[in-house]
Amino acid sequence: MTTTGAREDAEDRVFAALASATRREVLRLLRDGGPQPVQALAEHFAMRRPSLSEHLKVLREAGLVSERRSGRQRIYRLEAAPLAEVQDWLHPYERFWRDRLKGLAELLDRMPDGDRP
Amino acid sequence: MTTTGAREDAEDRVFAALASATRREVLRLLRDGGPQPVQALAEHFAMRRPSLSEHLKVLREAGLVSERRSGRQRIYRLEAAPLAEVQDWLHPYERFWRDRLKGLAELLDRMPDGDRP
DNA sequence: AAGATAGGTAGGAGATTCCCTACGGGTCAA
DNA sequence: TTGACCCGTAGGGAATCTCCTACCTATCTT
Repeated sequence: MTTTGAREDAEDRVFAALASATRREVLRLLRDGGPQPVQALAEHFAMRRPSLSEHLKVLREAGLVSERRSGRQRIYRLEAAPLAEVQDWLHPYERFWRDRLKGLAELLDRMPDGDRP
Repeated sequence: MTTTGAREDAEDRVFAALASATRREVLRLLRDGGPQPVQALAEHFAMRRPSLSEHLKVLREAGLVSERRSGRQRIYRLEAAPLAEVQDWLHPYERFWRDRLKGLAELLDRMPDGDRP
């Protein structure tokens, strides 16, 4: 329907990837520990390695990690660019939580909507 | 297990709520159109109203919207505070996409990991 | 060449998600 | 009070998610 279909698909994959605590933890491990093979990542989870592989696949398809082969290992690295897009998505909401802290919320509330019954 | 269990549950609910394009669109409608009754929101979706009600419930339980009753209507309003927490979550990743733009990525890559085979 | 190691894919079970059609509880108008 | 309207919940079906146990390929070691 929309002309931005491909972009929205990418956005959807990123948000869906972030919806799992396991996958967010993988991103944190790669952020704090640098690029790592699967084995090193797997030590932090109470889950079999094939399951972790599937999580890595979801992260890969969202563009949040990349893979480099090194011998029989595959080194995963954080790719933060899609997170920059999440921040962009967040930006138009920023004034809403800032306004609320300043107590201006009620003023904005009455503008588009009617008064209370 | 962890002492931050309750916090993580909240974080999980927020990310899970954002994982649906429909729910993100609801947030956008409330952001751009101000507080609205369910009926007004429903006009924008090709979905029956009970289904939208369930999406609103997910958003409510994530703290992303609040409900005010006005006669037989329920006015939903955007609550952006959880999105501020998403921004906080995003913050430690920020230097990764900034570094990458400056071409420093390879330098950081070789620091925690070994050289290539 | 044979065995061990790293890690992916296949296929399936159980839980969860997302939509639907009914239906019920309030609220307003006649 | 009766009926129309707003919106939530109940229950169910199809699809998807998330984990598992095999099993496979590729690489390194001996």
